[in-house]
Amino acid sequence: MHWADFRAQRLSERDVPQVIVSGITPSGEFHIGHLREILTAEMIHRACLDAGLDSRYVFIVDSMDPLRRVYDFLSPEYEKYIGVPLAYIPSPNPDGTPSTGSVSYAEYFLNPFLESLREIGVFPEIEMNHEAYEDGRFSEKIDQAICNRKEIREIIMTVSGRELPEDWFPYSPRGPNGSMDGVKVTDYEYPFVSWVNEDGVTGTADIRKADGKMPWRIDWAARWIIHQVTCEPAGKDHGAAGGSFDTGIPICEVLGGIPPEKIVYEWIQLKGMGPMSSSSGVTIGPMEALSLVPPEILRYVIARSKIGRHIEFDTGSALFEMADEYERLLSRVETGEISKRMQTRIDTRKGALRLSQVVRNSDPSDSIAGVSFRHLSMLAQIKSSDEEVWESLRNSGHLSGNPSDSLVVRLTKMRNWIGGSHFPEDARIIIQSVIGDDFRENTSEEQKIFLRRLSKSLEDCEWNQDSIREVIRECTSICELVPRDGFSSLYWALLGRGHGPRASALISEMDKRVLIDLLSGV
RNA sequence: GGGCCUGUAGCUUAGUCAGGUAGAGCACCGGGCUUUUAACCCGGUGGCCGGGGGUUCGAAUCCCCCCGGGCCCGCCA
Repeated sequence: MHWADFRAQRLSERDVPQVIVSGITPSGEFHIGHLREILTAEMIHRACLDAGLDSRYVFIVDSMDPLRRVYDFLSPEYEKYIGVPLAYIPSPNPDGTPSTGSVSYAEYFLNPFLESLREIGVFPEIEMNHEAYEDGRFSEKIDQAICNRKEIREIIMTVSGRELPEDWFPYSPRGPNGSMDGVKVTDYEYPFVSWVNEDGVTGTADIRKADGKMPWRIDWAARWIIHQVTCEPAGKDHGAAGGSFDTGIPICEVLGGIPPEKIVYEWIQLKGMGPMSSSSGVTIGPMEALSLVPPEILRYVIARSKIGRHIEFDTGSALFEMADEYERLLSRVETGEISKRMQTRIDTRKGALRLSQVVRNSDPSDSIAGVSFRHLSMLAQIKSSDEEVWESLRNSGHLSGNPSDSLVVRLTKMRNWIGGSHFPEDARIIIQSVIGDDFRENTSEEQKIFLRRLSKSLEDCEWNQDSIREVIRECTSICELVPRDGFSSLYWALLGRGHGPRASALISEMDKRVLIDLLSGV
């Protein structure tokens, strides 16, 4: 059984409408890791729907979270916004200075992410957390938290092992400049929290408005109640012993709610490749990933891995295997005796495939391209026009008639991939400029004779695939070479390796003069 | 110091919750395809399941210990 289906089954034991939630702080550029947060929850949501449960999927944007520090991409002017909720500070300009527009910092980073989500078929209900504060939806829980602050303080100290000051308060009011930093609570009388800041300025915060917020551990527990959350998978940072999940559960109970079951997912790690390496600090964003990878494959990356396992996101050669694995699963038919374990595996993979579809309940077979990534990458490199790629696929029997939409999309993304830095070098077709040492080490005298003859014959050859193929065939035959050896030597000369894509196609894409010059070096 | 995840063929892994002779894919090797040598089809090699102990008729699976790898643990998310 797939993990999402397993989760749905567990959730069905609680006979209430399911509210599956993700929460992310829009403090900067979203990255591929956030997709796991989103997709883990969204797939559980879909699994619930598939199991006939009443379910909603809500993305709570932590727009009430304060700016913590001036990040590298921000100008020093942001200093004055530290401690101010992200919903109330201006978005940065490209140069890092605060903009004067109406788009908030939170929205600025959120919006492009939402666009990516649409592309992978995720349509959450968006809940801006600051609006819940503005609307007073938190007020009852804030009041309760304040009234039970001794108990909550005790929970946090016991569970997390952290020491909290005697005058700890479960609500951080915002001071005169909108920041929560350096503001101390002096008194509380519903609905007003009195405060004093570092300069001795005093004021009151109305808990029915966004005049302040609860610290994260309480905020999280409270929102479970406010939104009737039944499931919220959290990153491993929340999952550590004494982490916010462990304190959230009892705090939620103190506030009169039933907490969701603890679900913790592992991080996605970036596998460095070429100039993009984790050490250089370059991350890959969802948009960038989507320009290279078809959306269903991106979903599959998440769906195929168990929640508790690291995922290495690799835009290099592993992507070939990932994509081809996806295709294989669809065409594979298990035969023979099927053991219990095999059945488990088959069911799990079927689930992964089902949940990888961009459009829920669509037939996975509609998303297959019918050709491997590797083969397509080769054609995309040697054929400059898309039509020639389709033609080649028709000739090879991969395609009949016109290409499917998914295949067209795939070729587009393939061209992006090849054109960018993430494409694996060993899959790149590089025509040699001169005959290299590799060639000499791997070819016999007979093969060299063959190539000289071929070079000569090609001089008068009509420059199309069929003619070129015919010439190669003739030459191998005349030289009494096994075709295999003939081709092999040709690849060593052209590519510096012993094998390659269909030689006639490759050569027809080359300039005749360049080719003959190259072969003259044999 | 506390905790979480993880260790299964060269590589990526399934199977661990509900114990019953270890399944894949990639790579590799061999064969076929007499116009597709990174296409396609068929077959094959390869695992004392990290190590040790225990429970059991039987352990990759349950329990204990050890070793290796990844990660989290002020505030804040």
